[in-house]
Amino acid sequence: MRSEVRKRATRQLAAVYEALQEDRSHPSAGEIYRRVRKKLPRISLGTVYRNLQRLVAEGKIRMFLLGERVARYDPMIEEHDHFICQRCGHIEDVLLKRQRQVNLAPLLAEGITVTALTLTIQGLCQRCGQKRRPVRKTSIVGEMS
Amino acid sequence: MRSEVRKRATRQLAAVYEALQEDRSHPSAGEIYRRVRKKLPRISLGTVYRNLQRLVAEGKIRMFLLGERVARYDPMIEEHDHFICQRCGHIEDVLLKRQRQVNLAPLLAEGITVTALTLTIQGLCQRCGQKRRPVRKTSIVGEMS
DNA sequence: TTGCTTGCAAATTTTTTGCAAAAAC
DNA sequence: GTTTTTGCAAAAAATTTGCAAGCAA
Repeated sequence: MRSEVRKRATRQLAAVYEALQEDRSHPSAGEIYRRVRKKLPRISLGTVYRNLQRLVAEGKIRMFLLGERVARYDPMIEEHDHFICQRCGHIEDVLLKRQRQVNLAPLLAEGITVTALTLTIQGLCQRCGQKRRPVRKTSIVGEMS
Repeated sequence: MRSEVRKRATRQLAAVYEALQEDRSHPSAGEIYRRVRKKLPRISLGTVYRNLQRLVAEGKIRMFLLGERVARYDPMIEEHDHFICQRCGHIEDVLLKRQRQVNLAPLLAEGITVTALTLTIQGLCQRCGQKRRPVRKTSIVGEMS
């Protein structure tokens, strides 16, 4: 059982990490690949995937899945949630953390260890909402889900 | 301007829907396929996918993605959230509805229409919490808090 | 009859993996 | 020098799609 695997710092790993630091648009692996290739034209997509996995495992970046089948990545900035427009697919960071109050007592009582909470908000962004019907601004607050 | 498309009731659609009503284990499309095939041996996987999409679009079932890249489905029972164990992948329904209060005012002020909120809780189930080495190669969670 | 839906298979899309060569340490 | 990481290509895994034939209305 090898417990000490020495990780090595490579320029590919650094490039993937840096690309994400500069990009708050929740890129997918393919988008990161395209971006990194500008600096390292010979990097392969497989390497991008391997480095993304490693960074996630090391807790340096965040991976999440929404309604699509592609994984998206975030730099490890402050904790935040995601809004996704179900019409145009636009994803936006949402900062509701301080307003969020979740009582985890029932889970903890079951012996569950909680490491992360992710709130995903689905709906229509302003632009898409106007193409349909008038936006109801009342009555949704605080009651859903 | 295309007139209304008349949806037809088929036994394949019904079988997919019914399979999900009897199954609270968050099955994937492949699992539903295997299950439905016991009743309709000639149903194809493509048909299962098409009917699942239709049911989601009609709001009759729910689709969600967690740490894997396979989509999972739920019957449209009462609103609930999901806990996923990052070690063994076990998914469990969580009912925290009444205890939760989310202030959506900031979003509504932006003109966003909210249609659904989904809370995903990641961590370790009781059994896995007592062990050590992670089993899953990739998890959505890094080292948060 | 009309035209939505199915079965089948092939095609897509996204991610993973095997392996020899290159790079880190 | 030894061990990890890379690039490349092929393989997997999951989902989607084209089309002729099959059914529901």
